[in-house]
Amino acid sequence: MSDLLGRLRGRGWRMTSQRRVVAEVLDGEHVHLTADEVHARAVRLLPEISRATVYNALGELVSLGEVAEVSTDGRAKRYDPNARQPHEHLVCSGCGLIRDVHPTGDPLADLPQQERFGFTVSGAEVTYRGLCPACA
Amino acid sequence: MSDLLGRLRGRGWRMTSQRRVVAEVLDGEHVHLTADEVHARAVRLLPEISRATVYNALGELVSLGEVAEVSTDGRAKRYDPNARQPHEHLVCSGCGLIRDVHPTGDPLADLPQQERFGFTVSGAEVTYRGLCPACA
DNA sequence: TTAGTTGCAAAGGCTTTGCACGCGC
DNA sequence: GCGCGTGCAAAGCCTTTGCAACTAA
Repeated sequence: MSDLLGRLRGRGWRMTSQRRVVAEVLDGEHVHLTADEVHARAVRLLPEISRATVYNALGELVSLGEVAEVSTDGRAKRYDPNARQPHEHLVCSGCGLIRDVHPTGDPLADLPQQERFGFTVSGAEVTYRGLCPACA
Repeated sequence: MSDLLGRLRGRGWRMTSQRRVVAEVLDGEHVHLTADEVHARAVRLLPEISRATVYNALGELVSLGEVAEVSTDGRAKRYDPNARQPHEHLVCSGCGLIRDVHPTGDPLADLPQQERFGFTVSGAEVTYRGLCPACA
């Protein structure tokens, strides 16, 4: 719980029952859900909500910087409600599960044991994002 | 050029004209092609090659560890023929272009000017990969 | 009021699959 | 010759889009 709704209202985000439900589903989640999982949970709170609306709302939360999109090699995108504080990801190559980790020190050094959550870590990768000269 | 074909033959990979052409397209490429781009270039060398076969070959090269799959947030996957030597990626948020970079020092510190290739870098992310307890 | 949001269903991009034919070893 | 690889077309998954009806401010 981090008062995502409060921040959204404060920023003048037009509030509808659908958007509120999507925000409620994300806020307080510790795992990283796919759009379809967000929809499934939203349906429990608001049975009529459509998938398209969930995609719309997620896209906007990402634009607003409140939620981060995490790509996981071919699988469906996952949404990280913890976009405001820096952290890294531990991704399961088997099922796509993602956990947040907060290593200190060199990110490419071995992940500390207590940060592995039982994972067998096979590697780390760093990606820099930005705009290339043609797109800037 | 790094004699990808030689390594593949050495590892007993069953060689067909289609597989040879896919390997030839990747070997010597400095950019990171999508499956469709690989197919387009392969067609120039072997007009009858099908998309499915290109996908098959790419999947195997990835399993063999000779090529790395690079995910780029929603877009088509790209294939990195430079899987054998460690390096990081600089991804354009606009067009998906990927460049290899070889920063020294802390990966999360700013990327050195001479490693930016004109990109406007907006951030860096680290992902650890492995198997979760349930999948191990 | 009125611009922005929703739901539906259809279309779209990328990738995988099923199956008969063909080819490397 | 055997078994794996290939091509085709169809299906699949995830996501976006077009448009009429609706609703927050």
